Amino acid sequence: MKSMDKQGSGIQAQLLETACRVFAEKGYRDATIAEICEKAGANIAAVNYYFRDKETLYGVAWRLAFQRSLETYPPDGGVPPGAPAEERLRGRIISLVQRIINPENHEFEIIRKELANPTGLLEEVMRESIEPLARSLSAVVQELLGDNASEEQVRLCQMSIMAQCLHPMMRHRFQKLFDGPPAPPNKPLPQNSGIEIIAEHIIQFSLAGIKEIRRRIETGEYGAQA
Amino acid sequence: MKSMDKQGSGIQAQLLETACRVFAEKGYRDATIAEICEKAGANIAAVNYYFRDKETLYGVAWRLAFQRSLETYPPDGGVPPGAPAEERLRGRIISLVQRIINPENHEFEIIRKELANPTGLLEEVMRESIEPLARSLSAVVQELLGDNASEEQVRLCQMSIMAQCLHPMMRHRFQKLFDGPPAPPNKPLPQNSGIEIIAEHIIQFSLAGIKEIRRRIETGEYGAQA
DNA sequence: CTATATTTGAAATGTATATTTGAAATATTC
DNA sequence: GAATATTTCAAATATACATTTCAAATATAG
Repeated sequence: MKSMDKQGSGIQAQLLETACRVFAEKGYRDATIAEICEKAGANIAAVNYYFRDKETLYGVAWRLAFQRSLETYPPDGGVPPGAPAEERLRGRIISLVQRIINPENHEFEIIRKELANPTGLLEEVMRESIEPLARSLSAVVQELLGDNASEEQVRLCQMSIMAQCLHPMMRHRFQKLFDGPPAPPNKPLPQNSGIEIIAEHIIQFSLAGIKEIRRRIETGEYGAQA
Repeated sequence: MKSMDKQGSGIQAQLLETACRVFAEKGYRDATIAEICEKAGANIAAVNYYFRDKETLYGVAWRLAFQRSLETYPPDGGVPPGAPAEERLRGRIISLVQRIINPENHEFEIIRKELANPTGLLEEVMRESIEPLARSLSAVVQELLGDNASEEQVRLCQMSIMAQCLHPMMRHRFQKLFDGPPAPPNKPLPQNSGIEIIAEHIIQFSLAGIKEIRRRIETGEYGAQA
């Protein structure tokens, strides 16, 4: 064996990282083993040797990317559980937005592609990665909506928030902010960029939306046409 | 020449319609000419004969689908330009949601796929189809935000609305409502389905968001951290 | 230092599918 | 109804890749 026990067995690690990049950029189908190997500085047989086939590489690479990202971005955004619900919502949204906007972070690129064009290879991983996010968001939304809110109302609000965060424009609109500076590898971005503008917008917009739904629930207006 | 002058030259029309369905379901890359031809009841050479190649078929089919859809769904939702801005926003959102949710209507399926995985073949069509939508939405949002709103603030609000409408969950969540009844072809759906629930949610949520942004603009709070 | 396991490399094979072709069938025009 | 244009069809060709293979190179252990 070579010197690779922990992680980073040269080629194998390179393959994983490169695979993430290429799959994120082109999607499963349009990415070719040849390109991944070339960019990783490996022979074309390397994928077969280390991962058996393309499908497995896809699954393993994605699983790893998600794990790493979880370590880097605590879903609660560092806001303690005891904080007021509004603060906790803010923390979650900021954490999400940072993850999505960081150009080194490709998971949401892949999530979007899988949602639009499922390969069926990531179902398990998708569940493991999106569901916890969604659930923890739901809990806060639930709290903000009050006890009279139905499950459906919670789900709808939660969808409104996730939708805004996942919208492709989010990523695109801020890509340009990150051409000049080479951008930090996988760490959270510095707090000085344009991110706060967009995150803050989503927070304010969503908090207002939630409050309005709550008001309507409590005054019995919910569902009434204007 | 056969009897096909207007539209509906049997095979050719079948190919276009089938192409939309299949491309929407599988995406450009995963859809095969063979499948399209088979489902359209045509020979495999038909695509080459009528459209030269797969790329052209893709472009033509999509362009047609969008044209048709525009005829069916006036973007203003039938609300007259003189109506109050809130009403006009409501009209636009309902029109959008109906278009997206109707299972016979595949354009947003393709839009989502193109956004996630651009083929580069539809750039022009995408611009022609999304930009007008976005602009007309922006105009109403602009009005609702007031004269002091910056361009960026308008764009962000507009993004929040579009994001909610385009979110994949939107379609999925209501797909189930449309298994039993075969659903009307390309016409707007009846007003009795679950659509109002989701459309109404987006409307209320977004109106509240917009109002809050406006309040912050006018009290000079905008951009302040909580 | 020898034997064994691991890793790399280029080339071969297999598969899926787009595209082309040309002949047969059908319709259209004069 | 002969001449010409259009349309259909099955089969052939071309292309792009994933996957396999096997021999050479390299490391590791006894």
